[in-house]
Amino acid sequence: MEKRRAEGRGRPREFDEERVLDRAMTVFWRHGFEGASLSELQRATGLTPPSLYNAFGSKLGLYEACLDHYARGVGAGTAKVLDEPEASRDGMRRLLANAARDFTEPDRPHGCMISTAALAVGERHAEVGRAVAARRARTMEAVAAYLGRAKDTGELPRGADTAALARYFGALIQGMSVQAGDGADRADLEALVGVAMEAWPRG
Amino acid sequence: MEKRRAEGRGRPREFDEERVLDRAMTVFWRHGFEGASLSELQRATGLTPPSLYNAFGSKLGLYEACLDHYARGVGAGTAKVLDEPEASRDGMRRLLANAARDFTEPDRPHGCMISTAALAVGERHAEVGRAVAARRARTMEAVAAYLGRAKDTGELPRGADTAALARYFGALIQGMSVQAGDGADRADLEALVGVAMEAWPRG
DNA sequence: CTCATTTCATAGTGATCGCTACAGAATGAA
DNA sequence: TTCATTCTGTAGCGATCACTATGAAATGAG
Repeated sequence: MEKRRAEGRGRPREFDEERVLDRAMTVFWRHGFEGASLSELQRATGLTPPSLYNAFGSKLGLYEACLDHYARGVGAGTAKVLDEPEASRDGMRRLLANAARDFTEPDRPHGCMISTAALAVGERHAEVGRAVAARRARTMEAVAAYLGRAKDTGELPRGADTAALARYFGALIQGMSVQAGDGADRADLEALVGVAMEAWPRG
Repeated sequence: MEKRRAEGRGRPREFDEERVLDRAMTVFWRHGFEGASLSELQRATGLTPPSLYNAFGSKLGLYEACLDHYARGVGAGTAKVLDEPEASRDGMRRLLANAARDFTEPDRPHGCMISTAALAVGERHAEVGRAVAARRARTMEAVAAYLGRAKDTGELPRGADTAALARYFGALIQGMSVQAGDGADRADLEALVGVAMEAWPRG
């Protein structure tokens, strides 16, 4: 899919791709795919349209590059916890507590860029909705796998419904993203997490 | 705010306002404010632009009329439960079970039209985001009041943090809306609710 | 009847949308 | 040097956006 470009040939780029992704990501994060106009992305990145299109192909291409950039950066903490071989109730609590912190960080948009993105888009942008939904599905699979490991080690009782639990924690994170966008602060979300963890099945 | 029109004078309307609101609501529900174009709203309602603008003033005016229409129709069950004077754990379970059903009803968009609407909109539509956020805030206040009554009658222990619980249940409903939009069916959401209710504080 | 009022359909408006043609500038290869 | 390649900025493409000017049609008031 990606344009293959010969090594070092031709005029070199004058912009730092990471910096551009950072700026564009923030615009998409705050305003969504449809709400972010090319002219605003131009202003934020400092790039002219031909540079943007040469580098990323289309608005959707830039958006997906930003989603990857987000997953590698902001979302790295979540992936790290979910990849831990030792799954536990405490690990899940840490996952949620991290979300409470990350979703309310100052000087950047509140909430999650993926959890609550593109939930309703125009017909001509259906592909955008599918792209982020697929990413949410992957995360929920990781949560389910994590909970499966927790069952293996006895952190969850034998009869625990890990699919239902995964959906529960997935929904919680998505709801926390909405709450953060609506003004909840870190303490609010941490209190919410305190309530939520009480649903963890007892032996 | 609303245009005052003399009783019965002038040429009578040729459309049924409720029917128009129903069609327009479905379009906004599925595609969001920005994703719903006027031309699509025209097609769905059968109205020409001047009729739409004469009746509702603007795209935002139509959107807000649709939000009210949604609250009066689909959302009436939620309001009914929250208005019950007798607040209980079982009532809250019914509220969530209703959401599990309503969010996955066939032949209409999945999820909630308000819970997860306009979370990220363009700068020029900031007012839209504020409008739906205000509605979410009102619902969460109603949940908090409900939980307060539950505390009064002993359904919740004296020390229960009703603000945190309200945020918890609010976030849950919003997360359920995301899950429904991403393909969860009624049984999936009911299983989720089963997990979630375990967080209800024990005496 | 005449007149004011309101709604109707036709046919657009200017603005912005995402995107691109073009030509010049800057590099490596031969 | 000469050429192919890649990136740059200028300028503008067609399409769609939300919205409206205009005037005819349909009513009630007087």
